[in-house]
Amino acid sequence: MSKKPRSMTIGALAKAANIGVETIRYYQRRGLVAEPDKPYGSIRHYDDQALARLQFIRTAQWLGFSLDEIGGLLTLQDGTHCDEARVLGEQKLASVRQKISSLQRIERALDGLVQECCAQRGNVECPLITSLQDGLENSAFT
Amino acid sequence: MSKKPRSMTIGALAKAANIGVETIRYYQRRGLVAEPDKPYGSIRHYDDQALARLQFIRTAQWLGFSLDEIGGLLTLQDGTHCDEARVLGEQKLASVRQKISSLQRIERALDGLVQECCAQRGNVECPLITSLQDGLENSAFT
DNA sequence: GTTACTCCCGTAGTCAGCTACGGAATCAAC
DNA sequence: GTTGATTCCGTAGCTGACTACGGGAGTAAC
Repeated sequence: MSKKPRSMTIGALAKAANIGVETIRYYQRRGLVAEPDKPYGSIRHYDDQALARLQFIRTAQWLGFSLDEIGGLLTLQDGTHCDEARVLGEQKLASVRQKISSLQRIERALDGLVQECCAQRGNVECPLITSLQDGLENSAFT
Repeated sequence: MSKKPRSMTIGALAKAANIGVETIRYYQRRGLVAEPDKPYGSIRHYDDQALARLQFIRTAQWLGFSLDEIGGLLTLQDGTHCDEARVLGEQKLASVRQKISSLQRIERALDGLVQECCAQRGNVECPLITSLQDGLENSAFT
């Protein structure tokens, strides 16, 4: 089930992904999404996989990955380059785990802030910054 | 204990935070870090709090927050604006929790990739994209 | 078969976030 | 008290990620 490979024009794809057409073309130029063959004097058509890719890109961007890094993640999942994939994958995994734990610190700090905010004002030393100033020394991530 | 408010020049601060001097000045212009008073015909000096702020900014940036958003987080922690702070804080909290869960999906996917990578090649449908294509519809976050 | 939209493709402009430059003032070492 | 590095401040340039423009070709609706 769930096999309904509908075919879209780039405009429909853009609407579905809530992205501008120009942005999709830009991603194609960057090699992040494939440009399907043009049916000989006609127009290109895209499927749900392309849509999924776009959504992945947007989310990954929102999570702080650059387009280059996202490209790395995508070639990872493309199956080829097996040997490098494992190494790169492990690096990314470490980076992702760091991000998670940093975000969890922020989460706790924000939660504390929201709870106590108005309760005890004048408390100048806030947990937000404190939660991230040490133990991170954000090392070189790829 | 841990009260050693050492005083640094902007150069020392930059080195301590592993940031360029120009970048710090840029953050000052943006209002993200304060510009301490200049001791009358002399040079500005910075303390550990400034350093903490810079580290917070860098980490938050790495986590995908824009400088504007970071400014929002920082005014949150500054204690004033209590009423708006709670609302803004709750919004940020929701956004942070979304990020955490998205990253956890990526983490699981990457972990799977690294485990199985070479084991079963030819498996075209990879978990990475699949893990993020649905259930996110990344709504309007501030 | 004409009108109105959409696609294609290349090039140019925009915005955020730095990064570099230049010239005067300040400081640190000798 | 001179030399060499830093600070200060304004302004200009750069990179990543879009976003807009323009003109010709394809397509859909009437």
